[in-house]
Amino acid sequence: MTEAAKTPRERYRQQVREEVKEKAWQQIAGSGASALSLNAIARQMGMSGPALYRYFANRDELITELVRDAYRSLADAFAAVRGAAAEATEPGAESAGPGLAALAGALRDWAVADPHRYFLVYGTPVPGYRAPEDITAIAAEMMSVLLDACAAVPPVSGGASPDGGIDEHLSAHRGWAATHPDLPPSALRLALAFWSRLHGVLSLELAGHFTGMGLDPARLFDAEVRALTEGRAG
Amino acid sequence: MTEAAKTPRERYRQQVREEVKEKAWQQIAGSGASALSLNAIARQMGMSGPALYRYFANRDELITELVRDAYRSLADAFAAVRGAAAEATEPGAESAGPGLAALAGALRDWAVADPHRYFLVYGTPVPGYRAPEDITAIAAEMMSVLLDACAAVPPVSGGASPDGGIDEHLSAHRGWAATHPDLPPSALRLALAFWSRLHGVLSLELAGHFTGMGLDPARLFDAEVRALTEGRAG
DNA sequence: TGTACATCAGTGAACGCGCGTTCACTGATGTAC
DNA sequence: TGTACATCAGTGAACGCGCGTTCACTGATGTAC
Repeated sequence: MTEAAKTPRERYRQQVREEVKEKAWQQIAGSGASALSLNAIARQMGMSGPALYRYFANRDELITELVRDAYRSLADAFAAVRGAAAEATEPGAESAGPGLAALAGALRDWAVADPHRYFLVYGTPVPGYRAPEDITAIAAEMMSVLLDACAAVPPVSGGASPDGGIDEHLSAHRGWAATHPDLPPSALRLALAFWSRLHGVLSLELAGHFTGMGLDPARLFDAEVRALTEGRAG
Repeated sequence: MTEAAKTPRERYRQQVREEVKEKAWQQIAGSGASALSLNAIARQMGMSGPALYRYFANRDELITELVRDAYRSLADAFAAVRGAAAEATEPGAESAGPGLAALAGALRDWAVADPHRYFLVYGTPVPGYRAPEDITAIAAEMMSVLLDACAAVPPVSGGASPDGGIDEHLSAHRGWAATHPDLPPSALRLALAFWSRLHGVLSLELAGHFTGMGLDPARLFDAEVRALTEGRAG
């Protein structure tokens, strides 16, 4: 990517690192992140355990890498939605920007494609684990795409600010939306509702709390998306 | 509870079981449920590891018991809200029933009081773990209290059914609300929105996804509660 | 083009650890007559 | 009230396991002259 030419050794190193991560994901998909074992991965690759230490300093570094990749894949999905929206816009016309519904669809597709990846990022936090800075930067990148979409949504007609002082609170604490300094509190509200409501449905679905109720999680998700884009975020 | 007289031995057994669970919760609070170790608990109690097998068949049984207690404590909190509402009602008048806001407060208090307990129930599912039937019964008990509250909320004025066929879907799959066969789909929608939206805010908060954003999770939670009870569930 | 050297991937043995669980046993507590 | 027996809590040793990680080493691959 950043370097044009790579030595064969560098290429090989990267290739093996990728294969390690691939096996790690398979293991996580099977038994969750807490069961991730370097020795088991090595075994699966036909190598001895210590060999992996040529590629990762230790288990924690591998997990951090997996978390980074998980964030990256979601951010890429968001970026793809933005790209597709830009392409669909007539040249010369002002950009329509990505729609909230399209972003919601990308989020759900990403989550459902690999539930354990979802939980690695949005599930029970690993005790004592603190995400490195570049990962929070990826999260900020996603938020920026979301804020773009929220900015494009026209204010709801006759929409008064809700009670409880939430708009004042958001106006006073908008550092997380620093990429969009001109957005009104209602748009910030919309972005937060997008995150929290959709994660609400997804986490209950993927944790299996809807199974046995006979409900179709996709429809519940869809209903929340509609509520966001039509009724607005309350 | 169910039996009037207990032999001293039975009393003692129960006492030790309680102490084991207490230490287990402490351990979970510190390092999460995956790090729960029978030997460590025994050590903490000044006993040898095998002694615990007098009280729990194995590690899984202990975890199941903890999950059950966690559900139980939340269900009790809900029941307490219902009880308080009944007491506040003038005798002779029809019961006002518990308010959604009061139930929401109970849910949040319960979750914030012990985040790891919250995640044991609503977080990343343990691979291969299937909750025994009596636990799903407790969940149904909570749902029943919630449905009571939803039944008491007057329909929103001019509230048409949302698009997307969600009301039809809920009408066709209402087995989970079998305790309330007369509720309209709008009330079922409200109950589901209560669960999914509040869990959305809570899980993001407790997993630390709002830290660093400078936002006050309690206010976000409060805003969602208001949106539920005022604007209605979309 | 060939040789001398440096780099680096991977191995096998080993360390120390803690885990869940089984087993045969000791000693205290309760029960029956 | 006392004795004989059954029940049960708890112990210590042991088994087998897999883990993360370190270390000294071998052999292959790349680099410099």
